[in-house]
Amino acid sequence: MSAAFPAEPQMSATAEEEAYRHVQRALRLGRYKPGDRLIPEEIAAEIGMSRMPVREAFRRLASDGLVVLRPNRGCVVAGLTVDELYEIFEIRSVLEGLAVRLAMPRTDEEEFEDLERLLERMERAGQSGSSDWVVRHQEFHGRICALSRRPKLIHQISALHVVIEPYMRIWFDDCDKPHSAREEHAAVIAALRSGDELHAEKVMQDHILSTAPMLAEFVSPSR
Amino acid sequence: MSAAFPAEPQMSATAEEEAYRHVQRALRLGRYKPGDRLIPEEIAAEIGMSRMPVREAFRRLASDGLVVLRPNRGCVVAGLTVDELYEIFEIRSVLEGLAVRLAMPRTDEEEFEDLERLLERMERAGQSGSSDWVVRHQEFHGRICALSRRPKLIHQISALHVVIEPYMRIWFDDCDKPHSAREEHAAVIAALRSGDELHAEKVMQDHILSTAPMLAEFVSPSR
DNA sequence: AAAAGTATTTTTGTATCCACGTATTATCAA
DNA sequence: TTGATAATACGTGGATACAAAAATACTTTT
Repeated sequence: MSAAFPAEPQMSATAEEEAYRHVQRALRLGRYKPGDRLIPEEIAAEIGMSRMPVREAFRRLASDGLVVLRPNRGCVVAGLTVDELYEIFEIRSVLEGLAVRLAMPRTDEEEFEDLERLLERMERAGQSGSSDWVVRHQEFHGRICALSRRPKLIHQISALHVVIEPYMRIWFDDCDKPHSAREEHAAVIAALRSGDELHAEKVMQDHILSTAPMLAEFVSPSR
Repeated sequence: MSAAFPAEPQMSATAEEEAYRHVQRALRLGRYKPGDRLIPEEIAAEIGMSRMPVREAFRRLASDGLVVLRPNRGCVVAGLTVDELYEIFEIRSVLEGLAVRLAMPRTDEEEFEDLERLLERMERAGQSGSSDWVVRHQEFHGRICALSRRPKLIHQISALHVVIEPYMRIWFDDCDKPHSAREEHAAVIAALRSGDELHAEKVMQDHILSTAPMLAEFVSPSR
């Protein structure tokens, strides 16, 4: 459904799980802005539960880097500085580089065509101006990661995508460069097709690092 | 003090923080074995607090991959399969590879000597049979990571070291190969000295990947 | 002995209460 | 008017008691 990365099995809803998903979704969609305070009672009331599971969810969200939890000062939405954004893209580059490298032996012609279909859907979403583009884009990267068959790797990359999703959304809204993106992603598929693992790794790394500066333009250098 | 990685500022002790550190430390030292159940009330009694902060700490520990939290079935200590161990070393290899690459421009002769002193202390600890060796080893890797000046990268690598620490300990206890390790780490310093970023990255990757199979021998193929 | 139903224990979540730290506002002096 | 200080309101962190749901253990019956 909403998750581009199929990392979490997402069955059986404990209250804490529900709170975690609820707030994470709101954060991904940019409903809360960096610096906003999250009051446990308010959120608990929104979903109809008590404060405790919400506070437990806060711990996980803090662990994910989505919020900051300061003693006696509550829970505030985390914002990324330009430096932090670059850092995340550096980490993504090596992690997703590893993912393609590991994905290659497991990838056949059928998969290539699947990826190309995903790319088309991504471009269509981009042309229609739908912010679905961000979800499709995540789906593309998520698909390749999934091919690596490395659960922990997939999980880590997924977590990073969640953190940058709000910034991807404002980036997409303010500027539409979906077709330059299209070329880059097509290059990734081509590299995968080439059968050269190290080359594919390099292409993925370059692709990810090249998008960082564009995204950084839309993040204010303050805070 | 105990943390080889200087990631967490570790001031101001909220109850949850205390519980988190307490259990994490116990897990790192291998006081609990994989599969052991952690009962919130027992741990709460140990440190003299109520169950609530302990449960919150569990969420973070689960997020770190140290415990598994299954709905209605409580908290059990996570164990690593051989596959998972290999996966963590794959991730470490690219992450710490990135770290050395980024560390290089910031590293001067003084640092090289610091690292060599660390290496000596590591070897001395290894020869005396002290399991301090594991801590020193973490310190060595942690120092290089710190030189990268990337907080999130340092944090992620640190988290992985915490997960594998219990296995490093049993590995060290059962077999003493501290001097083959010495050579490898000296090679890392030499690569750093060379000034060739990509070469240093590769050396670090190879070093980490080479230790995985040795460690894996000491992990029983069952969970 | 196997199956079904019952009881007990454990986990999970709720509700309520209090102490303490933080932030805001109000008051007062320069 | 401005700046410093005191009073106050608020939210967080934590404790405790309680209720409900699920899992496990234990009967009892056939």
